[in-house]
Amino acid sequence: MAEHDHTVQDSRTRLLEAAEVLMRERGYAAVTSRKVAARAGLKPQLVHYYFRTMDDLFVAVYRRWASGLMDRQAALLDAEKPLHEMWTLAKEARGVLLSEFVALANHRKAVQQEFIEFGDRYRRTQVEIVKTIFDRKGLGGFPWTPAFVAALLNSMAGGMALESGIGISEGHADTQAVIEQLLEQFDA
Amino acid sequence: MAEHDHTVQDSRTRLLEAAEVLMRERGYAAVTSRKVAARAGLKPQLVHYYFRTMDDLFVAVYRRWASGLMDRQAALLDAEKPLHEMWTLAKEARGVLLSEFVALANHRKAVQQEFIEFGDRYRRTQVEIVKTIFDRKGLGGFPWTPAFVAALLNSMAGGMALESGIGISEGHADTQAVIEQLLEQFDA
DNA sequence: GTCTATACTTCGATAGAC
DNA sequence: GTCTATCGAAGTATAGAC
Repeated sequence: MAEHDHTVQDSRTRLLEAAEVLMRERGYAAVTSRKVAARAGLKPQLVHYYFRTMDDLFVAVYRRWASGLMDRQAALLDAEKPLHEMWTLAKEARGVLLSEFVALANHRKAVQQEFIEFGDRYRRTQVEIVKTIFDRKGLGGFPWTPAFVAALLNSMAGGMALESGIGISEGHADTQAVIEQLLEQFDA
Repeated sequence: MAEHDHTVQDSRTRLLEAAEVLMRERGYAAVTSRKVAARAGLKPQLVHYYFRTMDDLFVAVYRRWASGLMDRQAALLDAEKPLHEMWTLAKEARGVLLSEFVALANHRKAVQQEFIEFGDRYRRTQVEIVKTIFDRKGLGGFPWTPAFVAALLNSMAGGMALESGIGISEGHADTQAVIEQLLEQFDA
């Protein structure tokens, strides 16, 4: 049993999770100190106690999410089919939450800074992973560069996820097939 | 000279433009009746007079933007290099404003409905255009389908535009080169 | 760390005169 | 079509007791 109640998590974590859920379900504009606290079963003032401003809260939510993504990416090289996993991860990463962070980053300096920093680091790591696969499989003579392959996977996954989310599916089956075929060359 | 002052545009148009500018510069959360009116040099009540709710305003702004996009796409077939133009258009379409509409569409039913309807129509038209190019150039034996080519152009343009906006450029030069090479086969 | 209380701002939307 | 006036709700953030 925990000390006071709250069973498993401390208040800070509860607030972070509540904020993320709200962002996903109702958009960043719905992330207010009152709503976050209500969803966490706490008082609104605690939001300011733990994060001071709402910007600080957004940054904390973003870091938490980005950190999980980075961990999953780091585990890619140990998978049986690393690039297939990378493709899957890219599709999963591009959900509603990322859309919200993109919009947020467009207008909030603090979020934008985190966003740029992480995005850059993430992409570099990703290219390194593709390079490693290239070397492993001896694909030095492959016409496409690792940087392009990484960009291709991310962009196509992003495009498909975006469109799927709003109900467009034209060309997706074709895309999935072409990508699969490409990935086979690496992961076979 | 116009009737009262307002020189060129009527109030409705002024409000629409003000809302779009605000959305681009400060995000959809900054689009309030008061701020929109202030930027348009009008009273906040006029926003409700012309659009009743803020949702109606968002839908109107979206329609206006989408309509312009559709017009540009329709003119593509008459261009000297249609697919190059399609690539350029796709990149331009993916700016801050679209990010905001995506986020909005995730959580506002009225916007979502417009978004889906237009997106689907836009994509269908686009695929038709690519098909027409295929036929013109006699590329019936080309390994990729028109649907995939359309999805590829949109996704890659979207990915690059998104990343450029936040300062990531790794792999972009490669991507641009590969796409150019592909487009040459159609537009040559 | 959590509470009560509160100051101050801004929001969407409407009623009714002109 | 535009104005004045206004309601009630919701927002961020802080001060100070416990």
